[in-house]
Amino acid sequence: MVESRKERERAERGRLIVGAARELAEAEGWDAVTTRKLAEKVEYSQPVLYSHFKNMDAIAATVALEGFEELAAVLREALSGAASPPDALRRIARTYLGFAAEHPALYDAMFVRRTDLTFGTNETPAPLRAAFEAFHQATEPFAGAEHEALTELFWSSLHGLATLTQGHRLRPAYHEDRIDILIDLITQ
Amino acid sequence: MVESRKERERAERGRLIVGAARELAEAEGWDAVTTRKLAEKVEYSQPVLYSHFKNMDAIAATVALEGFEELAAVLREALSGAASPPDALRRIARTYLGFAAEHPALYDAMFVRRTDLTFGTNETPAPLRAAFEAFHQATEPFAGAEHEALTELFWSSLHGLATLTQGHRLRPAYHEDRIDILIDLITQ
DNA sequence: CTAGATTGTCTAGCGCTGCTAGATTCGGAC
DNA sequence: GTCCGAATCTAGCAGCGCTAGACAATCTAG
Repeated sequence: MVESRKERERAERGRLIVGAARELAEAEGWDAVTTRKLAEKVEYSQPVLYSHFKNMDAIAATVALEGFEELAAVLREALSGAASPPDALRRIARTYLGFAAEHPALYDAMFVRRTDLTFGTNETPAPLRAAFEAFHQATEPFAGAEHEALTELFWSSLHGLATLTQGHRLRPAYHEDRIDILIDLITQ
Repeated sequence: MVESRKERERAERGRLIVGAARELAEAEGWDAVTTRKLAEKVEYSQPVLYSHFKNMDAIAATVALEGFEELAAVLREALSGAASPPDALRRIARTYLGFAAEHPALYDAMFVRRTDLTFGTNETPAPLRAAFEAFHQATEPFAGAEHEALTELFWSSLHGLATLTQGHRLRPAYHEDRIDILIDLITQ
């Protein structure tokens, strides 16, 4: 079964490329992630990248997908340790903002850079739906008829906080207060 | 006074460049705004752009500044026509989201693209402070001690809604609901 | 063990980008 | 009309995403 060995090595190299892209993006931002640097980092020539991915955007999309999986995991964990519905909401908020702050480039790939990943439809990737599901679960005790809309609003608020914080457009001194107020508003 | 005429013509050409950049960005997105297309549009060679602006980012920053002025104006107008504090809040929200939806590229330059414009400090440009002041005023009746934090949270929420909507990451069907819930939460 | 086919990889290059040095043309002063 | 300085252009650099075609390594068949 020579084919399966080749297959494995090929898949391994694919992961190597995605890992290199993520590392480079996290270290120097997505602008610094070029096909030439990436090729050098994995010690192959540029065309090899295109035998694994359609183009540069597809590489970033794969990094994003990896991010969705990790986000879904930490959100699930945050939920599982919650003592009460308000605590769950607070944990989700802190975990989400923590994730965005710790992996700014990854967050960029997931939610800011233009991608062709679809949201809120049937074709939405499973990890992304799983992450949304955590939000959905956390808001449930505080939602009336408009549960879906509240979930999207909660997520949007956190996304706004995450991106504006990342762009140094909010005063760091009020960081905790902003979270507290958001939670208080939803939990009454 | 030949000099003053030259000065005027020069300033006029500067505005021409900024206008062309904005037009092109709004029509085809910022990726399509290149020095060559811009030069062709204003019927001068590329180096002329650099006698007006340090680089491409400076042009986008000037477009953004123009946007802040317009945003501040429409927000002030929204406030002036409000019948009650909750109505003021609702008008601000609708106006802000309307502005973002109508001028997506402009909004991008103002709040999404990396710029060296400073936020929330003394060096923050006046139009930007004016826009924030409208938010500040609208939230005032509903704020306790943490008025500043609530203002930033309200803005962040709208920013999150604006960007995620633009990226087709929220379900259009819930658009109105999301706004209603946000206003209800803040106004109790 | 060799010959031929297939697969994998690389070199080289296209058209684009932001930006700039140096040549050239233009406008006003004498 | 001549000169000079300022305004403007031509031409080019290095780097970008992406790809065609050359080449090398590997597997298969005899």
